[in-house]
Amino acid sequence: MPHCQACDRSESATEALVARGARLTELRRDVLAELHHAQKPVGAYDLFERLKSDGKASAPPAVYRVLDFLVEQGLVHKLQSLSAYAACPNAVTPHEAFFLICRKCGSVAERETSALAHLTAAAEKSGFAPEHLVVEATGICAACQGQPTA
Amino acid sequence: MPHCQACDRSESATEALVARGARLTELRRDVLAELHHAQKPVGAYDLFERLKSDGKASAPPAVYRVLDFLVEQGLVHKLQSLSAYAACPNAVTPHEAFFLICRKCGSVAERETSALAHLTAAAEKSGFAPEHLVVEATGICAACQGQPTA
DNA sequence: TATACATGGGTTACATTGTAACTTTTAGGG
DNA sequence: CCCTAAAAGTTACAATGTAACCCATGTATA
Repeated sequence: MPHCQACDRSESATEALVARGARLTELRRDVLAELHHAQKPVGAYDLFERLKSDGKASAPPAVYRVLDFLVEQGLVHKLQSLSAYAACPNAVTPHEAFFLICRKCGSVAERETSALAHLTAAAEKSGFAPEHLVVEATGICAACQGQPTA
Repeated sequence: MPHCQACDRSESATEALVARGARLTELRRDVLAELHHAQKPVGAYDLFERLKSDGKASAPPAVYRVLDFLVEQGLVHKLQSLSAYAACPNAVTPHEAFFLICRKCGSVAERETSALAHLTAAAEKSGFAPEHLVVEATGICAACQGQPTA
């Protein structure tokens, strides 16, 4: 049985979730697994179609509810620049991150950086109380640079 | 004649624009002025309705085209977290910024911070070539803190 | 002047993304 | 077993964004 990294990640994320006392339903597990296997951000409707063709989802609201839940739990991020959702590869707990979105291959990388703390600090210095950060860069990833237009 | 700051800002922004050789049309001027007067982010359709009721716009595509143009020119920012557009109060040239979005009063403040440069540097360190940054914080602004729920 | 061309806007029709509101199902706790 | 709360099903729709095509206007050029 060929060891699947995406499954592993999905599973360990769900374990962290139940350890926290949150409820893990079949649909939630399916959505998370689908996102982990995609390796890329997936739109809500795209996700919905994939699940539906496997008889796993009924209608958009169900998918959106699950996505909202998974985002709250920090297992999935919403990429505002793409209106799409991506599983966090190492999610254990909610966290902010810096996303690098390649407009050529569509891949997304997640970075931790002290700049996020600086942003929070800068906001607070003005008396603003930040609750959520959206930090995304669009550009060309290392692998796609120097590639033919392919 | 009561000096209007929004008009002033809108006008000086358009001056910078024509100085650069870009074409300033009536619709573009109207859209920009509307955004400056709003003082807050405005959704594309909201904007469209306002313009239409003044006989200044015909249909959504026209508004979106103008918004795209103004964003390219750096006179307007799109706030991804809100799907809305805001005039940059001091726009002369395209630039990135950090936006503080109050979820209570809907106001938006724009900050310059070295954290933006750090983000770019962090991206480049991984070999990623960033072309555009989206950096937004959602939370509660100074004025709204300690306010009754009003 | 006539003509070709480029840019911006008008118009129609539609695609995509997201939700409100209500009902039904499901899983646990008493 | 019954009650309850949370999740999912269901319908219908709202909000956001765009493709494609045509027309108007201004400008450069023969």
